[in-house]
Amino acid sequence: MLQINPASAQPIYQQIYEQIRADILNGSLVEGKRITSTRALAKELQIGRNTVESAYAQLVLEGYLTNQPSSGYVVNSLQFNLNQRVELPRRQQNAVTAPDEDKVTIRYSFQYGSLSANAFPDKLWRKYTNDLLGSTDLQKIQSYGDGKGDFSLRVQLKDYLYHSRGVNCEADQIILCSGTQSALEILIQLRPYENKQVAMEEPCYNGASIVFRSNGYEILPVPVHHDGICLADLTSSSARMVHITPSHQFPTGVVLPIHKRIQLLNWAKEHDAILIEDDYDSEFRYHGRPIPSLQSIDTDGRVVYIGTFSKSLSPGLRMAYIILPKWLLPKYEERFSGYQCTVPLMEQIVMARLIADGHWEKHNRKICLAHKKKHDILLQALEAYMGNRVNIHGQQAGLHLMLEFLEGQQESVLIEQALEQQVKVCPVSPFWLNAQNYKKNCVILGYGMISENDIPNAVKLLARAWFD
Amino acid sequence: MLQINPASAQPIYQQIYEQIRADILNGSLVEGKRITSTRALAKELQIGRNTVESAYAQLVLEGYLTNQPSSGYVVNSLQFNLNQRVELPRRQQNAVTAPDEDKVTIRYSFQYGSLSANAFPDKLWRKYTNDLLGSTDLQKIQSYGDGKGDFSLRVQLKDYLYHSRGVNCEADQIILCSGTQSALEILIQLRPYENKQVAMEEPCYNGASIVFRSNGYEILPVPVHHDGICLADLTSSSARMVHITPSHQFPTGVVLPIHKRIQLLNWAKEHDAILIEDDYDSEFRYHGRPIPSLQSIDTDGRVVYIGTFSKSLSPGLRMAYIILPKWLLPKYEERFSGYQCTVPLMEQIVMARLIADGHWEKHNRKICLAHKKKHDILLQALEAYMGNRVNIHGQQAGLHLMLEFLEGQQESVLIEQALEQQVKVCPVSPFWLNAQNYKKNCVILGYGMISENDIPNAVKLLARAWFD
DNA sequence: GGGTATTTGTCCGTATGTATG
DNA sequence: TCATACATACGGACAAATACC
Repeated sequence: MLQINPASAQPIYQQIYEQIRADILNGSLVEGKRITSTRALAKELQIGRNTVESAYAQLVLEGYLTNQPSSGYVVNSLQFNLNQRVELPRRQQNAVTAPDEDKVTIRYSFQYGSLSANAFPDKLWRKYTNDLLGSTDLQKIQSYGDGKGDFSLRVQLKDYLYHSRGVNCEADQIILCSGTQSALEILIQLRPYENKQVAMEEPCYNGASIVFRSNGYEILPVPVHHDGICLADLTSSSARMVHITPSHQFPTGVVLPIHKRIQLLNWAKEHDAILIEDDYDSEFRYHGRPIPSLQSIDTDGRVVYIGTFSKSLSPGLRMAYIILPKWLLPKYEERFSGYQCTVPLMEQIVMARLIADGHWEKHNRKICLAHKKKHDILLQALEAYMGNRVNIHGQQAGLHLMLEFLEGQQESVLIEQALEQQVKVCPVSPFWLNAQNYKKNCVILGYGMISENDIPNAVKLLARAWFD
Repeated sequence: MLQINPASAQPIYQQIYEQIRADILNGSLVEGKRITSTRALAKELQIGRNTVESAYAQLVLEGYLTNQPSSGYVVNSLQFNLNQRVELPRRQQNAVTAPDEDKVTIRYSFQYGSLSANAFPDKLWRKYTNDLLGSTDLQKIQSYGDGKGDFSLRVQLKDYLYHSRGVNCEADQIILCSGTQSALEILIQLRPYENKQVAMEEPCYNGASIVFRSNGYEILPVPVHHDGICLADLTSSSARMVHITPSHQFPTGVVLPIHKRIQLLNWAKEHDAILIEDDYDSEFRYHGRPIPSLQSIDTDGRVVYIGTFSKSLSPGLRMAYIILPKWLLPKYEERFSGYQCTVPLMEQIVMARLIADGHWEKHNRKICLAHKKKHDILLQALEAYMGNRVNIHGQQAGLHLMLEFLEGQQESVLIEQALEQQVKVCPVSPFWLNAQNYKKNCVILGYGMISENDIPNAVKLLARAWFD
């Protein structure tokens, strides 16, 4: 930041000269960067334009700057070459690159959580954004909105969730937030119970467990069996809060059967407990009708429902929601009244209109179909190339499969071997709360990012990597 | 008796699924009962066996049936008679309307915090959004990015803040977040000190005080004099954390002079205290030279700097940043590693490019000029119509003025009288930590939303409302 | 794509204070 | 004391490049 002192004995233009020169020498002003125009700087510093000009002139004279009439002063290369014609870049090309990551080249990526670019409805999003920006509704985004999120979006969500997931709630109970982690943060901040304990599935999504752990919670791992979370272990624990993924357990893919859901709700009712239902990938079911959510069969307000737009739109969107039972609303008001919603209003309104116009459901169907195709192809390829060497978990839903290696191969080795064939697969270790519970003989194949056509080749490479 | 309709739009297996499910739920099929075999039912209904099988599979998946190879499907125990309907009802058409607000019609609004629609660079934003959505960079937003925010944006911000506010930091110290409230939440979560006390200016921005109060902090009010926060009162308090708005105190508009800044930093150094510098409207200065930020003259890492894009872009954008001193970074990692950034990646990238191409500074200059015009007109009108009846505070910067009524008129009456003339002005009461410190003889006129041309008429109406 | 408004460096003249002779 | 030269600072007019519509 340039600072001048008009009272100083040193002339103003020299003060400017020295500061800019120093910034160039220490690298704050990099080569090619356009510096503030004489007029703008003069106004900012409340001095005459020519004062700035003489400072700049001196810098040009000494080779620190290059001047181009009507288009500004630009920082020169320091090891300047006199006979080289100084071409001006139309726009300053700032080298904006992330810190070096010694990346291995990857041909096929089974990264979980990422999506392929064509999964995003870019045309639609563009259209709706453009419409909003061009219309008089632009005014809507120019003020602070409702703390829980745009009302129209919450109404749309309520309707959508009611008929797609059976979720029963008022718009009032829905709070928009920037991702499922934020959703959990909100819930934790409400401090529903004195004791800081939470039961979680073992294994479970680490993005969720991190939030509880970072908030000083003791996490009680409850094993996941072939039919979901072990109720006996759960009920014998002292937890009064459980985080579960009933529709499609992460990462095993198990679906919680209806009788266990009911038992779970009964237990919650008797113990005044809270069931946190994380319905993170409810949009993706490839067989049969969706199973009604826990929330939809809860009659006692024991369920906190969490959903997200990340999985079928974009992980970068940062839009999710939490639905609180009514008895928690006063606690919410107490803790968060006066807080502004963290989701950009523009995106909320765009989203509300997409849903209202039916595009959301249409998009979901389309994207679900596309992923089902990938799912089927992947499954077929896996069966063909490694059918008798692995168990495949988590079929019929979601965006990933989990492979269990019958011969006990170790995860770290498997990942390494895959990388040697330039294929990325994901470890399961991060999802285990207690490392000892895991035999380390599984990997995850996320198929959100990879293209349909690449799958057979990728699986072939994997088979070569692991079984040759 | 099962009945199917092959002509129906609904798949046959779903029809079967639903009827059996309904029979189980309403008790027609009791626990333990063996149901018709797939072969038998297929023959009965004149359909393929696989169709029946997929219906049964779905029922097994959801726990209604148990399948035992070579011995048939058996109805499961539900432990519970669901006499409630679990059926998913059809979508209901909800009218999308906000909850009733008995709104008075308003002709001119001096609402603080809102902006007029033309303050938003819609064309530019649209162009950059479209470019991003159309390009191959779309892939970038399809995965979870850096937890602190997009790296390129943080680099751009670092450079911008260095030369516009003198802020000295690495990109590493910058964390993007969804507004200044989120910024404070992050800081609070780091628990820099054991004692939960914070000193705040009296009066101060309530959006900030709410966050501290909601987190159980004791707030120590420190009076604001004509030259800013009272240092004697501050240093005699037990606080080790202070929230301040040095550039343009909210809401009084006082600028903290340089010697007090240095004293403040010295005090912080001696007491290991943290100064939270909220530079919320640094872009708006209409007179005089910009004063360097506290952060820029801090040599001991005592300053936490908070900035936002809300004031000169859009309040609905939800983009702000907090700059932590280096010694707090380990605490940040400890608390937030594994957390995802809450700001949508798309907007982060758009913003980064806007800054890189110089549009951000240009926009700021333009918007600053536009607001200066409004500021001057408003000031002139106020002088003309009520010059001798009010003191005008907070000139020369920001997006609002504060009027102090010399004859002691009461805020609530003033607001009411203004509303009768269909003009909205804002109270100052919410910004006082302790109501007794406030004589209730002030109102705030925010001029972010009102148009230049409307100002004289609006002021005329106000004069009529208050002094006729 | 072509016309218009804005931004920008450039050049000009001027004012003021100070040192020189 | 006066005239001159010089350094410094300021603002208006102009043309070209750029942005905007």
